[in-house]
Amino acid sequence: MFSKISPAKLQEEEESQIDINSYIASSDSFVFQSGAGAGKTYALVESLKYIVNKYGNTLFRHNQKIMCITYTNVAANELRERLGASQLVKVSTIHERIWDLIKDYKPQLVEIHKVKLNEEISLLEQKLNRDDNFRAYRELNKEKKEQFQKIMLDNKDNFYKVYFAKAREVDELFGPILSDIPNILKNKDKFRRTVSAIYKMSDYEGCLNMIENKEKGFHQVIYNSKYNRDRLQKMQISHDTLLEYGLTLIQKYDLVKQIIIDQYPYVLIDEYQDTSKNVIEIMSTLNKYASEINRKFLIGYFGDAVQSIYENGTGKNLGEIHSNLYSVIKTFNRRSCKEVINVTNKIRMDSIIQESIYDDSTGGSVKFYYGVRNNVNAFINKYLEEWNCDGENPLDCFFLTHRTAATYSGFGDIYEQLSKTEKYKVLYNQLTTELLSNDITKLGEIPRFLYNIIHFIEKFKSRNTPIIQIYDDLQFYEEMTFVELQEVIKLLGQINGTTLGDYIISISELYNENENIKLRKIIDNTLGIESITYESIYNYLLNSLFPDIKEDKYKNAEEAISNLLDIDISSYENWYQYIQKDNPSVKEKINYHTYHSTKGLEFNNVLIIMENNFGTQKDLFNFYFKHYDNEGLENDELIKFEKARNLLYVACSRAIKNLRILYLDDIAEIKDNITEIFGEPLEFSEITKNVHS
DNA sequence: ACCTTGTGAATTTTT
DNA sequence: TTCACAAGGT
Repeated sequence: MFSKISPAKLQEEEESQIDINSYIASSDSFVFQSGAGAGKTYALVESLKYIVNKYGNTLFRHNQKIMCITYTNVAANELRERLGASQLVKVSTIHERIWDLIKDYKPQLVEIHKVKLNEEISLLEQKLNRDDNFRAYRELNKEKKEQFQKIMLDNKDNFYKVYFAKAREVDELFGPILSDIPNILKNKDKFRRTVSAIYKMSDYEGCLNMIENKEKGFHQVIYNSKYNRDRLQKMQISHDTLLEYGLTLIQKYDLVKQIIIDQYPYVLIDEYQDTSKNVIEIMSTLNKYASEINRKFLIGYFGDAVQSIYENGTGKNLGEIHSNLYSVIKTFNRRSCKEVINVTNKIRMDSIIQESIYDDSTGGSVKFYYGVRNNVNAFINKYLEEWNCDGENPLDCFFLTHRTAATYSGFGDIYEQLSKTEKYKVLYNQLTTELLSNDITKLGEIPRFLYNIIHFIEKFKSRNTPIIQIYDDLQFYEEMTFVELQEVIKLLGQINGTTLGDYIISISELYNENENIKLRKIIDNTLGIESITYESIYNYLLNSLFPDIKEDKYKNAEEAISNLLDIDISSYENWYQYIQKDNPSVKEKINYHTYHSTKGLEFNNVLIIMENNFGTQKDLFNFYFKHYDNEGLENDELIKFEKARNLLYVACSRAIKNLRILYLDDIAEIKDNITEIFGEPLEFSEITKNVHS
């Protein structure tokens, strides 16, 4: 399999690159589209090399660069590695590049910021005048409104004190203060929203004043990539607003356009379907201006509209925003076997019909099963056995949500317990980022702490870890000689237990009952907290996960922490492996992913566990299968259809050889269309010998 | 009949 | 953060 390529096909493949090169040579902006596994990144790299080889000298003489934009930092690093060191090519994410291009236009950005502040203020005013939440406020006369505003601005501390409190407490605190305006307190939720809106308006107005008075810190706008939200009143903008300001600046000032065009005559954008529409708008504006002033300027988009799986992405709207692009389409597939390609072609159903570049591409298999949730484990086990999976030939299993992936990876209990803590109840969205991010620098405080402990245990418990690697790892914590190392390893070998709590007790005993200074330093550096006893760690967890806890809730909090500590250490190990799965040195026989997180990756053996519902979106895949042949969908229904299709396409096209799907819902209505795509669906049911299960 | 309150359950990813 | 729902109040 995958060994024979006919010269004719190779030549045809080369021709698509020749097409791209000719557009580059004539400075005609283009879009390169191809399905999954076609070698998009390869084409991007080849294009960059072509530009460097052909125009490198000229670019160098004029101090010009090639701009290359990727979707993520990970992709940027990967591309830099593939390209090798190059002075001419600037690879970065779009945010990094845009900020670099606009950050020096300080007064101009402040002007744009003022406009934004005023817009936001009038938006808030509009809401106060229309939205049902603000009716009680709206019905006050002007005098009462001002009185209310003044009272609330004077009582900011009090307001936030009862922000999450029950209705009765809010009444007790604000009832007497607001006795003149009793109606405003009737509905506490609406009261909260009203007051928040008033605070925000006053913050923005304050900011405008500070700018006007040229106060310190108010003469420039800052892009803060660490926050996901704007803090306009502090002159800080976040990701989306950065692109918005960038676009406005470029639209407004011809000089800015000209400087960018002169500095970067070539721009290549990877995964264009996921970048925001504002980015395409920026590029389109630059392109138009370049032709107006007769400058050579080229933009190359690389991507695939059907692989657009994020809502804010450009998706299939590229041509509407950036018109007159030349199009290059590549239909060869270098990844998957014929059986998989047949299926993914039927899912796409557009003009890109893929064909393997290999003459010997048969030998894989695709099957569609339906069954019930209780049989998911049996399904996974069946294929672990059937395909002889091990670390070298792993099984990769996809779930729609992190929560289910966590459950089947064997650490659902950690997810469950953490989601019940006060911290993650308030910041529900934060839990997946802080617990499950593949980028360990993004772990939250407590997940980071847990990670350190598990990382530490994993290193020294695993007898397979070569001593030299342990040595390297320990050097990271504390430098020592080989003799010292042996002593430390011997002591660390004493750590044991079945639950996390056991391990913490074991570690703290070792720490407190031992004179070995090196060992104590290693433990100190690992845990990074003041005092190392079971009680202090317990309190650390309690205070971090239940900040500002009230007395009546103390019992619940203590119980939650105890539950967390009582979880078996193997759960924590499973979690540790889950977030390390992209680390090539970690080889598991089975890996779990969400559909989304597999984008850009490929695996030999793929199992897709498919539920019909996805969050608030009910009836997602059933809807897709039901309307598979239907061309007449419009608006919301079309969006829903494409969402399901794109997700299914991305998931299925990851498979190199073997693909299995287990659909966990009724297929009666959709059987014919499933057969059309995947062949006859098979029922999966396990006959369990154990009567009790 | 309508409104208010409290509660529980749900969410992919990146900058 | 947003929805859905049940319980209780007006």
